[in-house]
Amino acid sequence: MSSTTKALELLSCFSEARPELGLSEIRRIAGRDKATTYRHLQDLEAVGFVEQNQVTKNYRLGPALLHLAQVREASVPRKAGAEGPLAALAKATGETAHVAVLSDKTLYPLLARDSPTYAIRAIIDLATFPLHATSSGICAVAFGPEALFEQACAALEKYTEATPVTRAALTEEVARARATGFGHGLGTFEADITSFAAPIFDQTGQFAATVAVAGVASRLTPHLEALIKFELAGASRAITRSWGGSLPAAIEDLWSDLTPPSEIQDPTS
Amino acid sequence: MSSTTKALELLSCFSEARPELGLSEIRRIAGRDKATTYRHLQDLEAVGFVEQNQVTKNYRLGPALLHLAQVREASVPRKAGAEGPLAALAKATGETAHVAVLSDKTLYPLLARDSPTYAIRAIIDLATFPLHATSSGICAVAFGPEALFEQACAALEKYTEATPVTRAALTEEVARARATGFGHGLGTFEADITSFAAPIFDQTGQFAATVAVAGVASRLTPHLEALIKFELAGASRAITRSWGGSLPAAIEDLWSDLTPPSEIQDPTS
DNA sequence: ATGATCGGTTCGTATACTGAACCGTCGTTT
DNA sequence: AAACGACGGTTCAGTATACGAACCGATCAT
Repeated sequence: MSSTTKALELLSCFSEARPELGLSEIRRIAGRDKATTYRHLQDLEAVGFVEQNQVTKNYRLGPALLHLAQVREASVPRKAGAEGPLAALAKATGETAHVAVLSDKTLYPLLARDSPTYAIRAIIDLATFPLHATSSGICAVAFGPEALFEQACAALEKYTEATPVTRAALTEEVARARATGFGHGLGTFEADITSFAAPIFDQTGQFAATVAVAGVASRLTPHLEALIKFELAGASRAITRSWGGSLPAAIEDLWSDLTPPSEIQDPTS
Repeated sequence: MSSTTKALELLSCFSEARPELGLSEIRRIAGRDKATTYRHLQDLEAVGFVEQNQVTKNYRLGPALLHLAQVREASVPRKAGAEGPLAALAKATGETAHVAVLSDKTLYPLLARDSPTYAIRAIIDLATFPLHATSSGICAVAFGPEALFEQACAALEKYTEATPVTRAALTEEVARARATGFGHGLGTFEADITSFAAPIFDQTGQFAATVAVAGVASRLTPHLEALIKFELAGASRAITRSWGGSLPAAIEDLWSDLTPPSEIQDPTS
């Protein structure tokens, strides 16, 4: 691993839950030498990727990121096109919805919309999505490039008792996703969280991203599952269209028998 | 210079005007060896800071930036607070308005709002602002930390005939800013572009950013200058308040005699 | 065919990165 | 108030790692 990637990995220590960190905290989280971590932070500060709180000496993400993100979004305007469908998805299902995009062999969060209904809800606060342990990851392995399967097998970290940690278990999850058109996870990344994910395709016809709904497992009823799948399919179609792509016929076939569940149970009630 | 900063500097090759670049173009812009540039780009791709167009093999900024920018904005919500006043500023003056934030010794663009009135207008498409050649830079040197003066003197690049390239010339510009409360540049960065900048202060009482208006020099009348200064002062007060800061009394004194110019000439007409 | 340019690769050299140990400061504890 | 531990930051010898000239195969215009 190059020193550059090591330095840049420090950035993923920061999250909305932990926006400011001291040198020692960062060193501890990253599991690296203090002097090295310090120099890396200096490098990152020199280019505006982190900045220091002058009072506490803590580090936080820097302003250069905002400009770069703006340039990225201006050249590949994905966030803007996903916002509407994602908000509709969160509203319709009552649970947290999010979109994750694939770049090379990694799944990055693009946008999240917290559950508008529940105080106890899934929160998406990750720098990258593990391929084997999240519904989005399974969905990416199932519908994305072949190489993702090996990539997923290379890091079968066990997050919970339900995490698939063998090739066989992962193969089974992927097969189920290909059979249903949805990635699914039940407590595979965090206990008590269940999620469903649908693939999104871009203008090149390639798999580009996933849209997913994550909720508290105890709230999941057959009715809600049907609702989520129906809404996910709609969100996937909308975002795919907005990004200039179209869904493969194979996917549309899998989803063709989805129907809006009857209103026997309103998730907002 | 560390290899990390060298790699990260490649990111500033990208702009809204040049969102996708080939390896050779990047190498040429950055003035570096091809093999080194290639490896740096590999490193950046590994962490999602750039990604490759699979068809053209060109590079563009990657999706990881979006997530990091979101975390940054969530922890230091500056963009959101500056948006309203900036839009109002652009509307009132008819020219392009922007905000640049200081981190350490560098001025980074935060937000820009193109002229809503003119087809021929200033476009802010920079990765960082030169301290000596822009109104925002002069403003930062005048009202920011002492060290910025030396920082500015260390890179007196000559962009146009009007760029101040000596300590004496820079000192004079800074003195003028301190006397008026505004940084000013007339063709110092780009010929035919004139701009005014006002300082913004954050909750710690420190200079934090500048808000500026940039327009085509030939349109600048005494009336428009008075209008810009009046509106800039208002925008600076609004953003400073939104960031939890307050303007030093010395600045308010300098600005106390600004009055809204009479409507003898509507810039939108 | 030829040559120019592209993205990407190789390999020996030497530069710049590493991490154990150290420093001064600050806030607690005793 | 002395001792302590944790903090951010610094030093330096040793070596891991980054560098760039030269090279490769593909593509395209001449």
